[in-house]
Amino acid sequence: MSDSKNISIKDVAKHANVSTATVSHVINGTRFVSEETKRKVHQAMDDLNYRINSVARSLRSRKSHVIAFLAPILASETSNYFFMSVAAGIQSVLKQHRYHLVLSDSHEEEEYETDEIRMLGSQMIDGLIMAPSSRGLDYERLFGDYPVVYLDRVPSDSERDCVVVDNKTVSKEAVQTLIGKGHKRIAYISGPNTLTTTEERFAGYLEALSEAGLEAASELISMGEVSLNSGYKLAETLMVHEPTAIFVSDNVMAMGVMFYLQEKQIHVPGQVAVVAYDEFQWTRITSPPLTVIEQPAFELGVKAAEVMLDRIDNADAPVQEHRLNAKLIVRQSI
Amino acid sequence: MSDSKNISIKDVAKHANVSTATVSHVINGTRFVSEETKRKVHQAMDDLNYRINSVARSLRSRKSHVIAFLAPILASETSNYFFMSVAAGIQSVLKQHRYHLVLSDSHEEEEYETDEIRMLGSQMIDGLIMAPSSRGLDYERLFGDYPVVYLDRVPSDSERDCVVVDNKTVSKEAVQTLIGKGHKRIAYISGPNTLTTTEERFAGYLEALSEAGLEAASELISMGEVSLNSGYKLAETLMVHEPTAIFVSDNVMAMGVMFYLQEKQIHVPGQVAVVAYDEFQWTRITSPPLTVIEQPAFELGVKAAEVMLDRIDNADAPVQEHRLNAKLIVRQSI
DNA sequence: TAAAGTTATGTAAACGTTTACGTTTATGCA
DNA sequence: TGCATAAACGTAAACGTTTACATAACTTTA
Repeated sequence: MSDSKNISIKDVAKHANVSTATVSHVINGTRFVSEETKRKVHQAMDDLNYRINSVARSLRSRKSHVIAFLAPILASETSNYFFMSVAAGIQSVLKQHRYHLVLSDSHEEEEYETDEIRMLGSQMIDGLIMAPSSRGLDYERLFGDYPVVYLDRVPSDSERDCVVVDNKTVSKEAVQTLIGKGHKRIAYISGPNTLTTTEERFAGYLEALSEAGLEAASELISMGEVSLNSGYKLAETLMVHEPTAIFVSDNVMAMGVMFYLQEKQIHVPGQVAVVAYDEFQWTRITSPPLTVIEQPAFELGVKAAEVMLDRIDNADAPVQEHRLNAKLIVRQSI
Repeated sequence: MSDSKNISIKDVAKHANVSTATVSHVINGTRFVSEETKRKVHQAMDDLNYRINSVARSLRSRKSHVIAFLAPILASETSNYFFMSVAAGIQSVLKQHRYHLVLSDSHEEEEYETDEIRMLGSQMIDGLIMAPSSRGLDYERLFGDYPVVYLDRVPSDSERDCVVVDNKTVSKEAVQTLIGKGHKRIAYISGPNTLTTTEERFAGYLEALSEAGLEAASELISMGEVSLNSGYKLAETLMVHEPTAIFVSDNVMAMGVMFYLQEKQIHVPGQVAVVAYDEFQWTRITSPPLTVIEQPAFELGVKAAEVMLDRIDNADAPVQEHRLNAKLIVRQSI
């Protein structure tokens, strides 16, 4: 069943009466080989059931064809499906270029994150796409000699390619829509304001209010841990101050908010309107269906992967920043 | 910023006045080295900012410390969060053993799947954990010389380790619970009956019915594509035949079912009771909260990873089959 | 017909580790 | 003292590719 000895390019060469160079060139199509010889080589490869050793190839060619994606993606509790969609986008383009994707979970914690970066080492990946969990950390110190593309979030002093979402514009639009419907007491729920994304969303919220001549009431603004429970709790404490609308800047927290409102039989949008971040299938089956901000998650991944491949091909090209637009999907919750 | 030349173990050795062997042994702790020498080596590594080349290591040691997980996990449309939880479980144990996880998506299609297996090659991974999309395919032909652990599903003639869920027992229990509540017309919705899982679930359904002396009405049994839309459609056509309860054997389809019931204002459980597969956060915030079957997804991943690591250590150990129990969580939807 | 290309392939040195052996020096024991 | 053993480390051959350089056999050219 399994050949005890691994058969290599040498065995193939011998079996086909050619040199290893020729075999290699046949495999990679990297120089002209006569049809006749090609045939012999392919025959030999079939006969011996040859499989290329990509590790040896990587060592010699200094390319692993592996891209790592580091984000808070797998943690089971706070499962943020957003990054899974991103991963799907990344994979879709990597696959076309015969690259592999290795997933690392940062748990949204600096320690896990640095640990993962260290584990990735230097030569095992050709590039790193990451959603940094912190803005302040000196990531550069940790990176190996591979290109890095920041996704969704960007550390403060980054000189790297990045692809992000235009959070401010869409958040502003969402809040303006609420204002347009007559809401004046619009609450804001989000995770800790430590990420660029969160900050931008908040900025959009504030700007919409101020442009409408409304004041941002501090008792209507609450930030906490990103989790269903936390969303539940924050909704609970917020409702005491009688908002007529809630803007939730995170989809996991949004579940918590909806959980609370439903449990307490608070009518949406009658008693309180809700608009939340992220369009996922579940947002369509709450009652009522949620008004959401749809981030181009898949496209974010696609773009990041493309930028990464560009960067690999051309290390000296100017740094790119891509800002993708998000979309407000209005449903019955407002 | 970036050293033009990659510094290797040789450079470290020279700088520390020792041999490459000693450096290697210091790094890996694989033979005794005096404290003094260790210090020198560490010093040199720091001075030169040495980073190990894991590719070279893999080539020589014939171990990549990479495990691949192949499942329908990333496809954006039919996002089945189940496998993401599994992946989280896998990762949690791999991480402890300093293994990496590469994710491959099978799209639940044979072609994608075989393509991915081919791409993984032979030497780049130390093992493959997979949820096969088909029962009939001759996977053995595709595999390289690494151990394989089947997860969640098993091809018909497998002689490999596997870790699966006891679907039949829990499905039976769920249907029995419905019967206990007086239901006699219990509909069944699922994906195509081509997977071992689906088959077991169906078997449980049938057995519960027959043991209760109920007949399985064919108009109440419908199988279709696994998607939200499909769930919606199937619910629609099923409702014509006036079931008093619906058993949905897939969480994505369950969303579709709930979507339909809610849109048509069909009261749950008043007009129809619902029990569905998979406990995810969203099942708690539908109205009413869903009664679900909670599969030990994370634990499935954990177990699979453990089995894999065991297998890597001991290729000749007897094949293991692990069958984990699922749990019925009763909520207001029945 | 000799020189100069061309065409198709071969040779062998990397890539950066790990590891089976060897070697040196110090120590114990009779 | 002489020899065996132990303690600490060194030498160099793999691992399986890729690829710069070389070469042999033909063609063309003048």
